[in-house]
Formats: sequence, C-alpha cells, structure tokens
Amino acid sequence: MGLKTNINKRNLPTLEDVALDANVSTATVSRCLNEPDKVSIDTRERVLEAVKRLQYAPNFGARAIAANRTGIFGAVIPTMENAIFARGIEAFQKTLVASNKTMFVASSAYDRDLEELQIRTMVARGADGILLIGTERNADIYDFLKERNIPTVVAWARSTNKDQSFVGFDNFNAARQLMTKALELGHQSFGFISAHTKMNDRARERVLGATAALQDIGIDPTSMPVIETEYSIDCGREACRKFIIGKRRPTLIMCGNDVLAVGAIQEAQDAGLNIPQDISITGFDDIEIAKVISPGLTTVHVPHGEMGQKAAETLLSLVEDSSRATQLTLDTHIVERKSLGPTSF
Amino acid sequence: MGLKTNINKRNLPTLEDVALDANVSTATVSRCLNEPDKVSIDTRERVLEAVKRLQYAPNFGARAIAANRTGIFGAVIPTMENAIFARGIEAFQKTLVASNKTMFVASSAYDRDLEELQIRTMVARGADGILLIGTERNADIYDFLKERNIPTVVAWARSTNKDQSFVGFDNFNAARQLMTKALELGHQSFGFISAHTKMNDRARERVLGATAALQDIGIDPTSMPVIETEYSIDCGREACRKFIIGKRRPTLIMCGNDVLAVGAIQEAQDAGLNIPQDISITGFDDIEIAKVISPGLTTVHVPHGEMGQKAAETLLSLVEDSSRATQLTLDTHIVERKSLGPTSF
DNA sequence: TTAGAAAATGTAAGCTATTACATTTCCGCC
DNA sequence: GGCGGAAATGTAATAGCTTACATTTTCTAA
Repeated sequence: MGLKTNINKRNLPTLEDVALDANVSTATVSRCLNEPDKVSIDTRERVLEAVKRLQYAPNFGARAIAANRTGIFGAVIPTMENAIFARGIEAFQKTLVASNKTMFVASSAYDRDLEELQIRTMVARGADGILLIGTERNADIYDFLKERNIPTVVAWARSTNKDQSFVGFDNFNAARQLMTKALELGHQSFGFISAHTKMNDRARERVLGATAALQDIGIDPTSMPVIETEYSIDCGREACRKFIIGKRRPTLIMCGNDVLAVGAIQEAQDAGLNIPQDISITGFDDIEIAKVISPGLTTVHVPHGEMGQKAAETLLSLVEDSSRATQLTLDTHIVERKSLGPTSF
Repeated sequence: MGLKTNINKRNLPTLEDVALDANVSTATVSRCLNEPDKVSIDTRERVLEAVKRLQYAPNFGARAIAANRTGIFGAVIPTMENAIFARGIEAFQKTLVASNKTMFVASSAYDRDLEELQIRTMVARGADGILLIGTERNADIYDFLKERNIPTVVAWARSTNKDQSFVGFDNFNAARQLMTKALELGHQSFGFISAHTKMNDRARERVLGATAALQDIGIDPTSMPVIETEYSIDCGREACRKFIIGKRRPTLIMCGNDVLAVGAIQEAQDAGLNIPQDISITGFDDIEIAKVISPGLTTVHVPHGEMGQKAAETLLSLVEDSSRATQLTLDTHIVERKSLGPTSF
C-alpha cells in the first residue's frame, strides 16, 4: 500500500493500481469515479485518496471503449464573439460540468459546409451528443447523425420536425409584437437592418415577424426596406447611414439584433438626430450593450443563459435516457428603455 | 456474405463484422487498413469491398488507445462571457481547426479548485494539450500535467518559469505607462477599481503597475485606494459610487478592465459629473464596449485574437514536435479616446 | 434475535483494434 | 516427391476501463 504497484507501458497508474493501493476492487474504484453515490463514504475517501496519491486519471480510450460513450458533448455555434452565444454556451457548459461532462466547441462562421465539417469531426472524436444553432442545414448531415445515433438539440430556433428536439423561442412573434408596439406609438415609415437571412433562420423570422405586424394593420410590407449586413457595430452604422440619407427617412429603424442597433444609434446621433424624438431604433437579444448605450435600447429580451442550460439538460436526457424528442419554447419579452418613443408629428 | 453478420450494442460494424463478411480474420482486416502491403491483392480487394459495403469506420476509443493521441486540445478560461476570452478562444479554435484538431472549452469562474477539476477532466477525456489563462495555480496541477506529458501554454500572462510556454503581454508595464500618461496630464488624486487580485495575476499586475508609476515620481502609493470587486458593469458602478461620495473625490479613476470602467463612467455621469472635465476614467483591454460608451474609453489595447492564435500554434508545435518551451510577449498600446483628459485646476 | 431487504462490494465478461507469435500455404529446386 | 523458407493468414494476448450479475455486509423491523 502506498507504493506504486504496477508499471505499464505508459508508466502511468491504471485503475488496478488504484484498486490495489486502496485495497478494493477495480469495480469500486470505477464506481467512485463515475457513480460516487453507490459507494460508502469510508471507501470513497480511501479510494479518492489513492487516486490523488497516485495522480490517477482514467485512460480516455479505454473508458470510451468500455462505456461506449465519452462524456463529451459538442456545440457548433456561429461564433463565440457574439455575446448571445457566449452566454448560452457558458450556461450549457456549466450544466454539463455539473453532470461531469466535457464540452467541445467549434464555430461555423455561419458557413454551412464548415458547420458540417465541424459536426463530422466532433462525431469522429467521440461526441455523445451535439448542440446546434438553428435548423438550417443539409438533410444528409441529419441522416448522418441519426445513423450514428448521436442525439442533437437545436437551440435559438424551433424545428417543425416532430422528432427534432429543440430549445427555442418564437423569433417571428417576438418581432411582430415589437413592431406592433411601434405601430401603436404612431410610426408609419420603417427600415429594417437585418443580419444576412440566407443561412440564418432566426434573422429571417425576425424580418418576417415585423412584416406580418405591418400587414396586420394593412400596411404594404414592401414599404419597409430591409438592409442585410454583417454582424458588427460598424455595419449597423453603415446601414443606418443609408436610411438617414435616403429620400424618405424612416421614423423607426428596427434592427435584427442589438449590435446592429447600437451601430445605428451611434450613426443617427452623429448625424445630429435625437433618439427617439427624431428617430426610434430597436434591437433584439437584450445583451449587456443594450443597457450601456445611451439612450438605453428598447429590445426583445431573450433568455440566452436559460436556453443554454435547458439545451444541455435536454441533450443529457436524450443520451442517458434515450428519451423521446423534447421541444421547448421559452418566453421572450420586450424590454422598454428609451430608444423607442412616439412619433412627434 | 453480404449480409450484416453481427449486431453489436452500437449497431455499427466492427472489425469483426468486416472480417466475417470478407471471410478472413480480424488481423487481416486490420492489416488491410494499416499495412496493405502485407496482404495479398485478392484478399485485400475482398476486404476493402466489405469495408465499403458495411460502411465501416474504426472506433474512436479503440483508436485512441492504440495511438495514445486524440487530436483534442483543451482551453480552460475564467469565463466565456468576457469578450476578451471569447475573442481569444475563437482565434484559438480557428487555428486548431486548420490543423484538423478539436477544442474542449471549460470555464473556471476564477475558482482555483474548479479550474483544477476542469483540467483533470480534460486530461481524463484525452486532451493532447491544454491552454491555461494566467500562471496562478497550485504546483501539483503543473506536476500532474508534466507527469502525464500534457503540454500546456499559458496565455494573457507571462511565466517566470523557463520551461513554461506562454503567450502573454506585460500587464505591469502597460498599466504603468497608462498611469504615467495620466500623471503627465496633471492628475494628483487617484482611485483604482480592480478585479479581485487574489486569484488573478493579471489584475494584480495592473494594480502594481499603476502603483509603480506613482512611486516613479515620488507619490505615496497608499494614497491611491484600491477597490476590488466582481467583473460586471454594476460592480464598476458601485465601486465608482464609493469614490465619488468619499471625502476626497479622485480626479482619476483607473479601472482594471473595460467593463468596470464602463460602469464607472455611467455612475459618474448619473452623479452629474462630466468626463473627463470633472473626472477621468480609464479602462484596460479595449473591447468593443470601449468604443460604444460615450465618451469613448481611453484604455490599453490588448491583441486578444492574436494571443489565441499564437497560443494554438505554440501548443500544436509542442505536441507535434515536442519542441522546447516557447515564450512570446505581445505588444500592447494605449488607445486614447475621450475619457482621460487633463485636470482642470 | 433474525428474516428479509437494501446497500456495498467483488468477480469477471466484454468493449474494439493492434500485434507478437503460431500456423498454414505456396513456391522453387534438388 | 519432398524440403526449406518466404509469404499469407490466423490465434489469442493485450490495452484500461465499465458494468451485469453474484456475493457479502449492513440495516430495519418484528
């Protein structure tokens, strides 16, 4: 006891070494590490001490082989530099860690092929389950995941497929409600600054929601020009500029996300406009920056953290209980700050 | 022949399935895949056909055990919600993907024990190398990593250990230079709002750098009170409030990072102070928000993305060439915006 | 007490691919 | 035809862990 009892190829301690050191069977050591509740406190302490003394860490390959799973979960997101995903992924990871899992992260940069590659790589590296953002991707990647029995959860959007688990919210109706509120405040001319909608179902639904609100009260939706641009403050500025110098300046610029809205606010202010007296601007997401900007940004609050957490829980239950698809729609609400006001005519 | 001969738990073909299908032993199949020259052409063709028909792909765990390498790299960061790490990790990941590697991410929430757990978990899950933030941690975790032959790179800080690879910058001197600039503008009373320094060498060095600048010109450094707080805008506000209502209001509040500085600016403005006429405020990091806030935040620009990229390159070369420790110090520079001005007395 | 249930622990089979070693097949040549 | 040795192929040990099932210990309640 206390001595290293066995030297293997790698010169690293194995489960058996720990078992010998703690004077228990390998099964008990394994349980200590994986299901500590099933081991008495006494034994557990002895084993963990041996683990510590020998600096034991399980061999990954062996574990993966024996357990037929790795404890690794993947998340493929568009980018980590977007605060909404950063927050969601942070919560996703925290939830996984609480279940003693580890997280892969890869970013797809909104590129469909790159996303597919990232997914395949994660599967090849042993991911037990995968978190995806949005539903928009080639059918064969879904087939691939199905064939290999890798559960997936879609987040930040909702799927129409009954067998696809998701944790999302209603982008369409949230945008519609926000526009409806603006209409009640008397706005009659509009511009929309959106992220690129081609590969991004969330962005698209937000535009469509706003459009629907216009139609609801009989306004021709084509009277609202939509500018699609990149996700950055400067792109928001540029788009806003186009609206401001256009022949008919809108009284409301609705933005598909807060980052674009912040750019729009800055550009409008630089052009000498008062917000919201001269022009109203709204965002979507409610990230930190929405509170920092002056005036405060009226936007749609999305529970990003909760989404990440629920996504992890869903994925865990899919893997562990191989339960049926879970579909979860979270609530959003409008956060009224100062950037949306009544028209002053 | 031609039928799936064996059904296992995973319902995926194994070497044995291929062997049965091709009517050879598993050894021959393995040889076909790894050393085809050692197999007769006849047999080889038959085996490869079976491989194709059954859609066989080698099992990841088994392969990991054999190769003793996974192609997975880990990053343990304090939090993903901090834009500086988000940017760094994004670049880190991009660089890894270019080499066909996959990234683990875990956050430690600035908790030493949690960080240690995350590191051990990543090793247990097969990480070939690990990125760490800062140098502050227990010696035994370094021993553990060394014993297991897991290369590590420290980022966002520099190590005094000759054998420890790092990609960092000089927190101390950057802060010192910023304070020196403030002194040249005539400031004479100071406050410092810092992140908690206990577990955070970067925060500590920034305070020490500012202190050193005071000493450089003979000011008693204890005349600058330091408030330590959490990383959030609201905590920055609260700390700023204490300085403002204190008996001797500083002319300069230096903040250990941009987030605290943004909170400080907002609080000062709410108290009716003009920045920088009544009070100057500086940040550190140069994240997006520094440009958004009004007035623009004078801060220290840190090349976060470059740091992540270089860290990945360093780690890859450590694993692949098992080369010696690489130590890299990146440049920072002061970004002058509007929140630091001359004293008006 | 003690039967019986519950909790703790142990035994050993199994997961998949590699590979040292054993066996079979093939071929050339006397 | 038969022998030696190379080439081809097969057998089975091995890697380090998990886990179903078996056994032992502990606890509960009558």
